[in-house]
Amino acid sequence: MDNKPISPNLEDGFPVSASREAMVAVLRAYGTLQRLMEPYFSQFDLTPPQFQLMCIAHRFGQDALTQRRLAREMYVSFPNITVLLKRMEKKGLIERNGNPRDRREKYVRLTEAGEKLLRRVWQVHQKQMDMVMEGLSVAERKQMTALLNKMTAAHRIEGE
Amino acid sequence: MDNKPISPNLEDGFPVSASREAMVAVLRAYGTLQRLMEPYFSQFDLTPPQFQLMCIAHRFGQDALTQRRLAREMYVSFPNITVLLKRMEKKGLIERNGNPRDRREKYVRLTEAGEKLLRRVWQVHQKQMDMVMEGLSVAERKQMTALLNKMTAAHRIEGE
DNA sequence: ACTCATTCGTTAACCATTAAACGATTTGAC
DNA sequence: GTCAAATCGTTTAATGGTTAACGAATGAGT
Repeated sequence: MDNKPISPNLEDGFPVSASREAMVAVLRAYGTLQRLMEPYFSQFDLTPPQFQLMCIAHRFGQDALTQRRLAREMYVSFPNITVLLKRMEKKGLIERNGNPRDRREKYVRLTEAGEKLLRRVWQVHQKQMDMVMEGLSVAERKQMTALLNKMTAAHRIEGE
Repeated sequence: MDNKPISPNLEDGFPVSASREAMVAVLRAYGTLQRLMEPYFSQFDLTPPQFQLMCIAHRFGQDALTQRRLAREMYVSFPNITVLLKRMEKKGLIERNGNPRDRREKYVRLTEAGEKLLRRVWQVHQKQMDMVMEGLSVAERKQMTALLNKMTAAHRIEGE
């Protein structure tokens, strides 16, 4: 990426509606987030999904966290988890222990190194997220959150 | 993806702020969009980026559209365009013609088949986008668009 | 005219993602 | 008890994305 982006142009002869503008806005916001977060995470030799995975593993702590469950928590397909974990295991951030009572399952846990790195990231993570959202007041952030979640909720699949 | 997602849990012991909730909301909204649009586009043997590329090529029409320019329009890296175009050329949707006055450049244009497919998609595309946004009223869609764009604008790079 | 920096497109290597097929294990119907 | 179905993790092939390095063509300074 070695050049400047250009504002998205909707004047292509196809109809412009509130739905279309909203959709384009979501896509652009996501792209902006990605562009801001990736260099930030790479400073810790992490990627956004790897960080997300570590947060979830941290939340489960010593509780049983199968790879299946992890995939559902991350809204991600099951095969994806395999390669993600493989890389993170190689880096020593997580460990997989087989469940002796059901030898199909493997439990995922943060290693001590993983916990340590996660704490280190969180020391500056709040500041980074505030920077990403700096264009909006706190009230506006909450308003945007509510609208996005309302949009998402309409397509929610049952089962929490 | 063969199981149900679970609502994202922010109770992981790390601070929850308006910024963090907003960021998670954007990520979830994007994921929802992806999940809704991919099967829709695959019905036309297209992917979201391929459709986006076709819309841009359509907008340029017979005007000069280099691969460089296309990458900037799509907010995407230059090498990415190469492989994207290669696949679409194989499908006969676009064509690349060398510029005889500057033999480094190649101009991208929709083929007749590409134009035809694009018109076919657009016949139902508006309805699809309205479905994605059905959880929000028109006023709410506009409000969300404005907030997202305000957030994005704070990180805008100069040069349009 | 020559050289050297710049620009354009490509290739290679990597990461993240998906669907589909597969092997191993557990479970349940009979 | 046995065998078929469901479940868990993995592998493979495809797509889309990145950065880094490269070759070819252009252009500008001297």
